Amino acid sequence: MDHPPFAVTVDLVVLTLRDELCALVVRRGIEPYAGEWALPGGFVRADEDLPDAARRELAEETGLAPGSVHIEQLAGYGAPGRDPRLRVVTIAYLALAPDLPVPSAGTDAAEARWVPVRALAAERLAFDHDRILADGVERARAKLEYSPLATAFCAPEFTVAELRRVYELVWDTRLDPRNFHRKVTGTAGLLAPTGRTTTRDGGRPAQLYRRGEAELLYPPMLRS
Amino acid sequence: MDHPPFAVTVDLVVLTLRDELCALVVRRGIEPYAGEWALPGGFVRADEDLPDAARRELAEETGLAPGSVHIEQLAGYGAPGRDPRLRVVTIAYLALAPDLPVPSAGTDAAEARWVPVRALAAERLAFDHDRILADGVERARAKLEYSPLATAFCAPEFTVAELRRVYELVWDTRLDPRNFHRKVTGTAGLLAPTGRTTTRDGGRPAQLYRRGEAELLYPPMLRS
DNA sequence: GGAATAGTGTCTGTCAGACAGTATGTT
DNA sequence: AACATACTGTCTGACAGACACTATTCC
Repeated sequence: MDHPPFAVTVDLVVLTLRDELCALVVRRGIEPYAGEWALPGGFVRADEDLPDAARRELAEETGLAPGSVHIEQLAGYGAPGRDPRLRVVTIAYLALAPDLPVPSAGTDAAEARWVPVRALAAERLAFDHDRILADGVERARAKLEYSPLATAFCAPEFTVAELRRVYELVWDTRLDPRNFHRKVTGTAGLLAPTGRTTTRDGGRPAQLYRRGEAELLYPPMLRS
Repeated sequence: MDHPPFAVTVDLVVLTLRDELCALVVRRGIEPYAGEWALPGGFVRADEDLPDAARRELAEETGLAPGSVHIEQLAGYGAPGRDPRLRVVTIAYLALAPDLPVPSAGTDAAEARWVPVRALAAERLAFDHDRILADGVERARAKLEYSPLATAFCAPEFTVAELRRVYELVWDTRLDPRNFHRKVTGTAGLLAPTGRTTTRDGGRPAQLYRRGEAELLYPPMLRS
């Protein structure tokens, strides 16, 4: 049996926190689906590994330095007919970033904007990107529970309140500030104290932390 | 920019419990890596969706009816040079099955065997299949905590002790039978009683259960 | 009866949820 | 001073880990 030819792309679910959880979408400049909204992404080059392609596309579409952004593979999608031109398999990546500037349009994207994921059901994206976006949001929500992923939405140095705001916005819930404080400061390896404080949230100065070395949260955060 | 041609394969991490946690490997019958051990898998056909290709390959390599096997996507792998012939992206799938008969060799596999994952470090698999296998085992171990995945290793009807044995073998740990019993019977939606009993494990007859409708375990099982 | 496994009850320590109270900034 | 936010302490209920005890089968 021979092997049919495929094209391979990477697509990006880029999430950030503005006043709520938002995802980056771009208006397509070329066919197919020209003029419609889609996830950023593009073809993998002949000599390029998949994570490299994802980071390259991210840089092209957002102008973001790769170092400051958490990026991880989400899943592969390859239904026949998902691209009308030819057989395309896409590897979707999930990227999480602190509040970003208004996105700059990339080369093959005429326009870009942040769409609140709350309005996700009302969005119609090109290809099967609705599904990919939904999978990415669900992944992010789930991983907040058992990993330090929430710190990826924060600046390098952050307060406990800022971290709590991440959980509240991503989960669309309210958490008790005092119990949250006790929990995260008591979880070994989650937070690394800097010794500095800030009053940028108002009120009494808060400790500034960096993310610790823990990769897994035991016990996990509870969505309540 | 144009899109370079790729081949797309699916590869399978098939896990089962024999006396310990085992993975299916096949001896390759064709180049490259002819004669070496690899994960079962093959090219995705021109008109085939990825999950269909995975189920087809699983049936071809194990002769298993697709209904009785849990299968889920693991990840995509596409480093340049991972196949010396041409640029290949593979979508790996994780399949979990109850104790299977000795595998029957498929069409393009000269031989097949179960390898205990405990001996994983000593195994040299073709391509990047060591890495894929390790990722699959880690996924299975992690998902036992917060999903009813352990039931996928059991026959359709099983006892609490059989379910406990799954956890003990996959996690390579010992669990207290009494606390385990209290925990799983108290988790809503995990077990559906059949009303029947069995003495196949010896001793007092045990209730037989089917898996319940729960997709997520709250609270999760703890690896202790 | 003895051995083996199934299942229940009880105690104890830990931790999450609730919330009172104190500390330290800004205005 | 009033206010806002940071942080600590305390109570309570739920649950995990430990393990004694009872139940029901096979030999």
